[in-house]
Amino acid sequence: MPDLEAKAIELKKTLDVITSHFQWINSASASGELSLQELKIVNCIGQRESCIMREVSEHLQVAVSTMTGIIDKLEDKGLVRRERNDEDRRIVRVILTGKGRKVHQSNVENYMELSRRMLQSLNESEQDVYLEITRKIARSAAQYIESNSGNQ
Amino acid sequence: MPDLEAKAIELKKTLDVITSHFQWINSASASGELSLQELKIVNCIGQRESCIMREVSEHLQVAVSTMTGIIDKLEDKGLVRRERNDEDRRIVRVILTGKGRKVHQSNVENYMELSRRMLQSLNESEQDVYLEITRKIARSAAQYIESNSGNQ
DNA sequence: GTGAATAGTTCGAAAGTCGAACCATTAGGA
DNA sequence: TCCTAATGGTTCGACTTTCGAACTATTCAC
Repeated sequence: MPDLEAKAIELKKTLDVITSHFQWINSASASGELSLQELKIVNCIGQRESCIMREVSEHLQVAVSTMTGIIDKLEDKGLVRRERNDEDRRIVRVILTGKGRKVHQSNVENYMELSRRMLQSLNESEQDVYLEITRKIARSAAQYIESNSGNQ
Repeated sequence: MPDLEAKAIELKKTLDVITSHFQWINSASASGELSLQELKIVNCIGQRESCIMREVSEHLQVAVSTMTGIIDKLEDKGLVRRERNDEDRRIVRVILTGKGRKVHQSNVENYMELSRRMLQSLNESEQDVYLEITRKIARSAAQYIESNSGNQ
């Protein structure tokens, strides 16, 4: 398989193009009252209904102490609220407020529009094949990272 | 096409997984003497052999005045050097040094390893189909962003 | 119970970012 | 040919973001 190398290069490049478009969506959604980082946090929480601080900080690859400050600000802006867990009173759950959900939803809608456009450039069977293969690829990427994240 | 919506959701999610792995590669490569931003700059220059300041700043979506500082630091670390253009003496080209090229190469190699792994989870015809479709999708995403970037 | 581990917060220092003012150079007319 | 406008970078000061270390509160484990 001599051209695996060439394919790998192209794959990386093309995925770069796609993700840069998703990033563009993010910066467009964030423009105005939210910073990009704040938007990412709203998304992270929105995807999971609620999050504990450590989860958000891991997802964003940021120190927990940094999170405290950002969540403070998001609380001031009325997008999230903190809630102490009653079972384990060390834990703080961060939850989107109505306003926060609205911001998240509108960002998701922007994403969705892009995703739809991308899929619409394919016929139905191509869509299915593409999703199936993408799933496979994501799995094998996860395995690779998993097996390497020990000796970072 | 009632389930285009469901497919779009899955597509977005799966692409997220993949890109988060690529991001992980970046932070792993940067760990130590380089910040993530600095690594991105090295990559940006490495991809093009050389860059003028404005190009890098546009690519990283950062003010040119910010670039000056980062490039200063990269110069101190011996990864890049500045070179005035003789034709147009306003222009500064930023070029990777040998050390800078090494850093870039090692990062590229990390990317490639992940790309290869992902492709290896597919048989040869799947690889070709996947690349073909990904290309299509990237094109249509570019069109969509293009047509929307005016009224941001 | 006591000591270790875990979840968050606070605090000060360091790094990163921006816009405005600036210098140097080039381009484009009267 | 000047004179002005535009372009490419840098410098500077203010502001924001980020981090790690020290700390509090709570839970776990023996």
